[in-house]
Amino acid sequence: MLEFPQMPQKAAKFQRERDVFLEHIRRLGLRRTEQRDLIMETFLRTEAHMTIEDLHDRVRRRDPSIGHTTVYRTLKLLTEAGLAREVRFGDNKTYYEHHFEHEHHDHMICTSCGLVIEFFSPEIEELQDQTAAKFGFVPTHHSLRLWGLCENCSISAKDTPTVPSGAQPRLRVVKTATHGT
Amino acid sequence: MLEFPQMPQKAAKFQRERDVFLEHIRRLGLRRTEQRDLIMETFLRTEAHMTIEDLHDRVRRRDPSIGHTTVYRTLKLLTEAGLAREVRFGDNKTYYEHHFEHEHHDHMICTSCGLVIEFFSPEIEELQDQTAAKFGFVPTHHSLRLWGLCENCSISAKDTPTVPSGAQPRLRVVKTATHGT
DNA sequence: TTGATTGCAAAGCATTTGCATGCTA
DNA sequence: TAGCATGCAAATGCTTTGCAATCAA
Repeated sequence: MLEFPQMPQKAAKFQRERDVFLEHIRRLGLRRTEQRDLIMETFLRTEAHMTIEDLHDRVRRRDPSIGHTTVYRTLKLLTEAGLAREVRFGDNKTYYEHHFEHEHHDHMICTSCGLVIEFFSPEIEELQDQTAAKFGFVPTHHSLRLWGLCENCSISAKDTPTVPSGAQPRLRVVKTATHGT
Repeated sequence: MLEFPQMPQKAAKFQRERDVFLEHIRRLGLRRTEQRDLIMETFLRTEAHMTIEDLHDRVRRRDPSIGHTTVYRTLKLLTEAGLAREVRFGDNKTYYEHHFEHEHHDHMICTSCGLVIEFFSPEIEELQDQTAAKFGFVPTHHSLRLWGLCENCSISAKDTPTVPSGAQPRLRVVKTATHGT
C-alpha cells in the first residue's frame, strides 16, 4: 500500500485511483493480481512522464520477476480505466502521464534540455472549437504541442551564440505548471 | 519530367521544387540518380498525404526494381530539403505531405471516415505565442491536431443514433481547406 | 577512378501474440 | 475447478544498417 506521511490528500487520491482501477478490472471480469497492484502503485507514486521501460525498471526493483509484457498489458488497463494517458513528445518514445482527476492540458517541450511544461489555455481551447465549427467539424479531443527553448536554455543560447546541439536531449524533467491566462 | 497540361503554374512550381532538391543534393556533395528523380517526381505529383508504403507502391509501377530502402532514404532527403513534411494522425502510421511553399497549417482528423482537413488560424498561432511567452518559452514549431467527426459523419451520426464503429477507419481523403478566421 | 548509391538481407526497436504453466475467485 | 494472468519466446511492423555490386561525376 502506498504511504504518504503528512500528505493525507495524496493518500485519499490514491484510494480513489485504486478504487477506479479495481472497479474497472471487476467490470471486465478480470482478476486482481500482485503484479497489477505493484505496477499500478509504482505508476501512481512516480510523479513524472515515464516510458514503459522506465516503469518496468522501477517495478523490477521490487519484483525482478515481472516481465515487460505484463507492464504493457497493465498500462493498457490503467489507460482504459482513465488513470493513465499516452503522450508523445516527438522523440519516438511513448510516455505515460497521470490522468485521473487531472485537468486537460497541453505540452511545451524544450528541444535543448528536454524540459516538459504542462499548460492550459481556455482561450486556445475556445478558438479551436470555433475554428472547428467553421468546418462543421465536431471535435472530441485534441493534441497541441509546442517545441522550442525553455527560459533557461534560451538565456544560455544568448550567452553562447554558437549552438552546441548534436545529440537529441533525453526528456528528463517535468515541470507541471497548469494555469489559465 | 512531370507534365501539367493547361496548368502552367503547377509546372512552374515543380521546376522550383526540383531545383531546390537538386541544389540540396549538390550542396551535400551527393549524386543525382534516376531513382531519386523518380521518387521525387512521384511524391510531387501525388496530391495527398501518403505513407512510405503508398509512395513505394506508386514508384514501383514505373520501376519495379526500386527497393523500399531507397524510398526511405530519398524521403529523408526531400524532408531535409523542405519539400516534404512528416505528419502523424494517431493511427501509428507516418504520413508525408507537400511542404514547399505551403503555408503552415494544422489538421482536423475525422475518426469516423478518415477525412483530413487542413486549416490555419492566425488567432490560435498568436495565442500560442502569448501563452509560451508567459512561461519564458520560445517556440520554434508546433503541432495541433483535432480529432472528432467531420460534417458528413456528424450528420450520419444524428440519423443513426447507434454508432456502427468497430475497425479503425483508414485515412483516405484529403481536403485542403486552408484559410484564416 | 573514386566514392556515393542501390537493393537485398539482416538487424534494431517497440509492441503484440502464442502458449504452457501458474494462480485468482 | 474454470479460465484468467503471467512470462518467455517468437512474431510483428516499421525503420535503419551492413555490405557487395553498381553507377554518377
